[in-house]
Amino acid sequence: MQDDAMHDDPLVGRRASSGTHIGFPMGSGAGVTLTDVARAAGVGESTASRVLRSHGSFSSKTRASVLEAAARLGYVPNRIAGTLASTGSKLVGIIVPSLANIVFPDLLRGANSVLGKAGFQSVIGVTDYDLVGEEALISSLLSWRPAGLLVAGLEHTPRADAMVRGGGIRIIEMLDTDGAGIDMVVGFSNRDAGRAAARHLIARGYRRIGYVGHDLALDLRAAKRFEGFRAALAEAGLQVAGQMIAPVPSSIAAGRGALDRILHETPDLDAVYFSNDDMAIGGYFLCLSRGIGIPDRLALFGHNGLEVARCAPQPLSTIRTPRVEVGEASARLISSDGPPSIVTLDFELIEGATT
Amino acid sequence: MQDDAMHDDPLVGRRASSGTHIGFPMGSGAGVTLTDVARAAGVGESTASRVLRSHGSFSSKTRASVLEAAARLGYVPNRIAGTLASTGSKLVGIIVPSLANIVFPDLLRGANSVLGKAGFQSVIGVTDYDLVGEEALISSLLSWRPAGLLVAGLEHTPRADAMVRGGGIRIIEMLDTDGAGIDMVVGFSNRDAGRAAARHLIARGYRRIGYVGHDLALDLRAAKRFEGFRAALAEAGLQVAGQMIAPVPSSIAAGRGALDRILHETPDLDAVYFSNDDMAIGGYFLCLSRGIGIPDRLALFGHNGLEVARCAPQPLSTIRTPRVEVGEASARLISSDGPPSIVTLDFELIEGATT
DNA sequence: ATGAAAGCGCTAACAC
DNA sequence: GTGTTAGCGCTTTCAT
Repeated sequence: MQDDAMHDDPLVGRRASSGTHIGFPMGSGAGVTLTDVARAAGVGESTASRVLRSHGSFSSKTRASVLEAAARLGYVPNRIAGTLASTGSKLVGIIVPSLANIVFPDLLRGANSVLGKAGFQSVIGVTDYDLVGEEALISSLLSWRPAGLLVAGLEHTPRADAMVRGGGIRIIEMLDTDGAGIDMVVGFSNRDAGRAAARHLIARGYRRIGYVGHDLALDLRAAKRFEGFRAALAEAGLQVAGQMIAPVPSSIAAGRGALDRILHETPDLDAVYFSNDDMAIGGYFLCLSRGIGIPDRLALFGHNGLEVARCAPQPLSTIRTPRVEVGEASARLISSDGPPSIVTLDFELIEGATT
Repeated sequence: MQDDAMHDDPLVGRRASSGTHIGFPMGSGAGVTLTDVARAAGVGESTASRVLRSHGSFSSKTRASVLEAAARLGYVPNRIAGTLASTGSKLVGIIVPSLANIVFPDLLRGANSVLGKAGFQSVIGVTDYDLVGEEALISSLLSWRPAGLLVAGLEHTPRADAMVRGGGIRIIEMLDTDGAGIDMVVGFSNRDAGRAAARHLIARGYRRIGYVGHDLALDLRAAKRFEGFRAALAEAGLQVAGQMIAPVPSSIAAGRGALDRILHETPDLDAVYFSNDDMAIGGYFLCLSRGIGIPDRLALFGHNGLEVARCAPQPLSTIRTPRVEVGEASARLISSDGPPSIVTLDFELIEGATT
């Protein structure tokens, strides 16, 4: 009956709006259907559809009138209907644990830029580092029948794992290659990053090396780095000379506080490995405040290669992770039809001035 | 014909998958329709639908069998179809200019947390500070028939403006109250923030005040702050004693470089107002490197109240903006049915140690 | 080159 | 309390 009401004047509809704006069809946009456009152009629905999607064949004359009608009516295609009628959607789900750490916006940025160019829309989900929350998000995202799913990390609940496997879509796990993936995996080995950090400190001559981290039960990748770190120390006959783990998400304040505490407990450390750059910058700020000489009295090593770490008066020694690149590469795989595979992108150790 | 094929055994279908995983229905998830569930439960489609949405009435016995069937078949509802059949969708579009500056992830975070709790999914769009790109994104997002649109900023192309007005949905413009909104507006006055910064510096006794900013043609809100800043200086009979605008997006490196240059050109500045905290932290790092005494030789003032600014050895004097809160408040308005309105959230001037 | 018609999977009256 | 029946707006054979 909506149709009936609109047959006479398809331009009248929906909005009570006073039509204040100019230069654009009145009562426009939503509400105008392909049927309206077809009728206004004097062609059939399917023809209008073909023209609007530049798919199939039609005369240039038909083309012109359809386009004109669409523009005049302010037609906005309904992708919900389009998706339902055709096969797959142009929605891609992206699941990250947090948005508070710039690492994940970086990942999103990389993914979104590539996806956007390919005509996909990103639907995001934030788990707050909770695997059960992730499961709920996956279920919810799957109900939008996305073309694929990008998710940070390899660890999932059994149900989440089963769901995505049953979804019949491409699933890309990001930022971690230490473990088994479901379908595609794009990232790097956090374990290796931890090892690289340890080897660097050892090579530089440090021996009383401590660790300052944040909640490892939540941040599984930080835990893997720490694991690799300890392994490399052990290979050199060393062990962690002290550790301090703040039971909170990583932050500059947490890093600052944790370094303060570990230096009380273990004053003779000569170097500290931080769970990431946020924590490390906090440590760096503490040293500046306290007048603790870097790197002579204490060396600092981080992880991620954030801008703030690179631009500090003494650039932080750290490992640059290819976050944006991981996002980009992952997004590209959405349209791939190849077999499951693993893409490893290299991290880069930055020898700053803090070691 | 799909239906026909599945009548006999609804569990067989779609996926060629070898069914490697265990503890979950085989050939599951996508592909199983409500019809399948209804049939398996021995009830009608609409009854199954009611049960699954806990809407309408049904016996607890029916409820049990439907739920059992859904679980057994691994049914994942198809929201695309659901949305098309019902009225509005549970998708909300969020448009931000960038993800490279933590300010926008903060905004997203606030919005997404509230949206998620209300059963909405966030579909994001990144404009790269390009209004034409924004227009394209709006058009694209609108085609998903979202329940509403959250967009940073008040400035849009005429077409974009017309489109959202014609969309018949709630539209919330965020982070700026200096100008006319389309529907709802949630934010604060950047002009006032600039004025507050200027007044603070003046009250502290600074007179040779410079400005270090980033590309103002793109960042319209930074431009408004600068405008308010100059106005307040003028009211005190002062004017900007020098300015340096890096023709790039804001960053720590840009702030550092720009301060370096302005100090060459105008060595006798006694204070600098930065377009935001990223730029200001860059300036702060330069001063640390050069041994420029803060605030005696040079005072620094930023904008945003980022964690890095608050945790620095000398906490940066800045203005804390309620980014997360703006996101939260905006998200809450999506479901509102009130008239267009403006919500102003206060910013807070932080008197740090750099002024 | 174009149109008619049959759905896509679900929700929402409306009967029973 | 439950089933039947229309669509939602579009894409897609299949004729013509």
